[in-house]
Amino acid sequence: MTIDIHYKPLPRDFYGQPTLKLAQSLLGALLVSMTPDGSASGYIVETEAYIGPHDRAAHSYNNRRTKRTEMMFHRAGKVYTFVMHTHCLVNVVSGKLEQPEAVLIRAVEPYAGIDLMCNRRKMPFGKNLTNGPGKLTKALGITMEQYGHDFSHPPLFLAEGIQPGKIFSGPRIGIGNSGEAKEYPWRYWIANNPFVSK
DNA sequence: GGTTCGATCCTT
DNA sequence: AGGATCGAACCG
Repeated sequence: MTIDIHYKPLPRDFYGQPTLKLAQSLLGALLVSMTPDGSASGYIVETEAYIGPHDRAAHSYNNRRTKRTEMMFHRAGKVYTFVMHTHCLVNVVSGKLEQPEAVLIRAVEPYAGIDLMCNRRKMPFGKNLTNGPGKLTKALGITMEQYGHDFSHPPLFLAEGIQPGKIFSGPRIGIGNSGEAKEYPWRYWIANNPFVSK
């Protein structure tokens, strides 16, 4: 498996940023997925930070360490995938070792391999192709097989992308029963980008 | 081994 | 606004 010449994988120390900063730095980065069916990629346009153990909305709240959350305790840059309502969602592990933090990738803007993405999603090109965390994983062919992989190299990696322009932030989505954490403005998105989920 | 519940998506 | 749908977590 080789890396296309124009992809510049992000350096390892990129992932060492504090989680809230990483969630913003990820905006504009290129998420690249290579599978036997082909390669596809998209610019990240929306993220959410989860900072266990004090974040009630995080799977790792109260240092909950299970088969599912185990990867959140590993080193920054690892792939944390989990299944939600039949959809696979993908996170970038962040924070220091043994500190269970991660950034959820909520939406991307398709860049390459668009035909492949349309085939996987069984729909024509449009914002609905990748404007949600479960949609983009299906479009890019990301599954639980990537759990524990490292974003620094193929077949699933992050590469230098575009400058995001203006960044907005606000409360996270779909975390109703998490008390005060519900209002933390830990969701970030590129202003006016049509592929943002809401 | 049964029960509960989503970091969602899609269609009214 | 509501149903689909299924694995993980939790409780026993």
